[in-house]
Amino acid sequence: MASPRPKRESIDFEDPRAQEAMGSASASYSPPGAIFGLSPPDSSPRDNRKRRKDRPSWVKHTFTPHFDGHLWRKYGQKNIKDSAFPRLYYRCSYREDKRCLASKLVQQENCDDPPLFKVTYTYEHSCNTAPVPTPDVVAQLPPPPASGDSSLFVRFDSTGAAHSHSHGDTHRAMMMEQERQRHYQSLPAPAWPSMMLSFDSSSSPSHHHEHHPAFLSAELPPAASSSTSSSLFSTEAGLPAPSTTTTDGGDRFSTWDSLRYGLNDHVQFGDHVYLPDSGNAGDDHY
DNA sequence: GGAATTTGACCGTA
DNA sequence: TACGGTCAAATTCC
Repeated sequence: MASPRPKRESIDFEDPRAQEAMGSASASYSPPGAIFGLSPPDSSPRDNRKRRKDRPSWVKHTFTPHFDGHLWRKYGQKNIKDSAFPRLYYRCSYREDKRCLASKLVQQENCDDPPLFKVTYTYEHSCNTAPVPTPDVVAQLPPPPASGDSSLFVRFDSTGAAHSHSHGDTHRAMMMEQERQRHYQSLPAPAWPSMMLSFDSSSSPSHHHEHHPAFLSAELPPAASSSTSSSLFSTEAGLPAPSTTTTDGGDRFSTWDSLRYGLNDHVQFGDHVYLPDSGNAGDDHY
């Protein structure tokens, strides 16, 4: 059993589509000196891995790290030095199907109830499978802002119940998550005042705003700032691009959870820290 | 049986 | 050289 592993199959990370997907967005918020240009295909899979420093990433804090509207597959878990909690590694389920480079690291940060998680996203989704809401959530992005107005439109169904048609453990995890969230709902909203992102009533037709604390994960990847990227990446705030389709009918787990409970005290793109209520999300600050 | 997760090893980065 | 990210075989789940 101690025989050395065979050399791994090479995964073509240098697919032009992936490069295109990264394209302007990654460059727009790259740290100084970073180059996101993809290197030529390499002989070793590991060589294909971009230097960690150079990889586009952004951070968010949330209580529901598993529900951001995308389908993730866990590929690793690691205990981190000086951390009481293991770090979980996920990548997009469409990684191989659509050469999607998106991945995320989830790390619990405390033992609070609910516990807070730090989620580090790396690369945008190039799979073109934007977060797909269930019929319970209807969300849409307005047309690309012509005058800098980047208001979002989110409408909740009257029930707010999460649609459960996902498969496997995702479904189970979702049910558990819902269980937890029922608990959260009983908590007073001001429990995390600095983490609340309220919809502006003028920009949201949601009459449920007053019934459900308008917790919104402002998980906006840098590309969301691009007016041309709506079809590529609608927004990880759980807002799907209207025209985006999924390979299996889009019956993913509901983004409702992350919309409602994906609390976010800030979103950090590299050195840039975004405050959800500052109204700058979606602007071209990168 | 297929898909997802777990887990230990490998290896790049700092 | 320690740490952290990823791989992939083994295991588990459905």
